[in-house]
Amino acid sequence: MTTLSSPPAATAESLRARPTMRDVAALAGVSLKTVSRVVNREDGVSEDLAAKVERAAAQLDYRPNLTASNLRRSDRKTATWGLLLEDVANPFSSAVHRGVEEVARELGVAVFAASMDEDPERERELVATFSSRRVDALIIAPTATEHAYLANEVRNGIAVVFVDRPPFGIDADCVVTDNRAGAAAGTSHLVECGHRRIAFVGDFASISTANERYQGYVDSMAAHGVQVHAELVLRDVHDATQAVEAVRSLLALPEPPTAIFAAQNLITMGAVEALRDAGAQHRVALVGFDDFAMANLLDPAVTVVAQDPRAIGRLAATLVNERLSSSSAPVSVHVVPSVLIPRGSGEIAPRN
Amino acid sequence: MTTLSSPPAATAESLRARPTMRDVAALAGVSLKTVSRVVNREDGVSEDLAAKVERAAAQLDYRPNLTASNLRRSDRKTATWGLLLEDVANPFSSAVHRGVEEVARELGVAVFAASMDEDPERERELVATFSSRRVDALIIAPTATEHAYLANEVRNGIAVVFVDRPPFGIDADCVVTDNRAGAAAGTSHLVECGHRRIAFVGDFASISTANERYQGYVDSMAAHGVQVHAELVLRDVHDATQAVEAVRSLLALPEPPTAIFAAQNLITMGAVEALRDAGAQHRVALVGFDDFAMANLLDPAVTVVAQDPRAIGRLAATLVNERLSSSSAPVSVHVVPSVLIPRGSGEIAPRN
DNA sequence: TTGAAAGCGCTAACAA
DNA sequence: TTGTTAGCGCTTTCAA
Repeated sequence: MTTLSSPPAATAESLRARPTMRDVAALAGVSLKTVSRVVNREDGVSEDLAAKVERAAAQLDYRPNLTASNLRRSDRKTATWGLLLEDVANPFSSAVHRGVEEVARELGVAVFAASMDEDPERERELVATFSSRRVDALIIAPTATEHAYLANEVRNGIAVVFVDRPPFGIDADCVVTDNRAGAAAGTSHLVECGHRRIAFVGDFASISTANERYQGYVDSMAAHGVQVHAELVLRDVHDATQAVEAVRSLLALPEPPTAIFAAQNLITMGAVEALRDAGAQHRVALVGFDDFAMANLLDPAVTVVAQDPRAIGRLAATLVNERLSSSSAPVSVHVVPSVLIPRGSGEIAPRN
Repeated sequence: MTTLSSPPAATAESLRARPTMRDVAALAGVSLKTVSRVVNREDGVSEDLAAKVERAAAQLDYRPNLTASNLRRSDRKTATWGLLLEDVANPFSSAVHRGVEEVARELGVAVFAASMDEDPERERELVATFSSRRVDALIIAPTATEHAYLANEVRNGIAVVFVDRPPFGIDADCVVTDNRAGAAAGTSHLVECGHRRIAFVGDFASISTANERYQGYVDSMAAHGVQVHAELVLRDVHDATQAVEAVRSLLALPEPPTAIFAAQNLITMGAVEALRDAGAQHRVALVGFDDFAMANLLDPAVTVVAQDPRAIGRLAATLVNERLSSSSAPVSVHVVPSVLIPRGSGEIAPRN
């Protein structure tokens, strides 16, 4: 890493106190309250004085202090939300973030975003610090499995909306994908292509969405009268590396599967790698849950059950806004549909 | 979308005012100042009173009001930063975000993140609202091409650090990738594989990094004594769709290129698609600038010049922290190296 | 070790 | 239309 330096930009002036309404009032020769009126665009100020105030404010680089304003205002709204994600850099999380932001932007709301990295302790810490910063709302893609602790925040008037996974131990608005139906649709797609030995590779059984997807797989198999072979079901597979191993072991079975349902995007990616390494990518069918970048450019292109994380984020933000305007509305659970996108890997027929 | 409702969770109790230090003090039977001492872990409070205060605070679900605390405190630090990104959902931006967050977390700093979507107007609005919210620092991946307007904020004591692209019209700390050297390395790699007709497909010439990468390409060609053919240079290509078109047109030339340097990740993805559609992916070499997910699983796997956006974020956050502790330190420009990752597509030799 | 009083920058309530 | 006064929840300062 190279570093180039130049003389300091900061001057003595940079140490002066930030200008306040008082300073603007003094410079404009009006009262504090008049400045407040101009800054907040209240009417009842003569054009004359308003212009003077504007000029003084510009001259001083004045920026209203929103935190002070909030402290005094009766509505007590900070126009700030906290967003708790699995990892801001993960494609699913960041798409949710984007959706939330789009709605927040229109409302003039600023969003604190943070990553929990599957650490329930971290979730609670973040809730506490955001609460201390007086956010109006929390949008949580939960890591913890127990959310009774949030009752305090709700009592304190913070709107809480869950995304991706439902809460436990508290009744709150929630936006989730139709995991069970989506997984069933993906599995059915494979059955309809003629497959009977269909493997399931999924995430930790402790994760509610992973469970739902497993149930969807079982539902579909039962509905079609296809047997679930215990040796073809691998759960507790969490990342791409583990998925490579898992799929490798499936392919090494005396009677390997002719198709694989991968219940999570990292697992799908691992499956792609393992199938390719084994030269089986055109022989063993693959359907993944959750879409991912470049899925359409792989060979074969990967068939997926796609979620719509951006829509989830938008909807969650909309619910927050409604909850803030009518805190007594009934709590609701919203299910965003998933979509099967056939691209090639899921349409491979079984060999005889 | 399905919606299920249940009876309201909010009760009359949810409308009560949030407890304050006064309330805790009253319940604990001590003065306001004693509560303040306990909350802030100042010493000089007897264990007896401290315990009483803790109990009262817990009983009331008390959360200290950080905004009120900040208003009164002499250091005037809010422990809040604003992060202005191209798009929070874009992989480069979100990796920078992650890097910033890792450092911020250790410092107990909360981060506002927002997307500018290449809109300079939006950049200025965000700076203004974050300034009003009294952030201590701004980390900006700039969209605007003129940043003199930020002088106000710097004078107001806000630390400003730029990432990805340098600022214009203001002297500020900055963290960038070695775009020129990286592009030269990628181009040289192709020359060394025997290519002479090497196309360049790049982003808007108005974007400084796009220009640098173009310069790197030119540098390398000149250094090797290889001619740059004007018809093989396509600039102002901004997204994947345009890149598909661009590469298609290159392949349709009477004398098509034997290799392509794609100067941006979306362009690389478009190039992959266009090459595959033309069945040319194993015949025309490809090197892309900026890594992307699944690049290693494509066929052929894609050779890239990888940036390290997470390291950029971490470094920017570190600079912010240094700037906040010594505002008069010299301004510095940091260049984070890129790395060539050969994976297959860049090692295809030209046909005779 | 504990507490009373003042005031951070702003808005609510009221007065002129 | 304009201004005055009090006080939001907290920390600073100073006194007991």
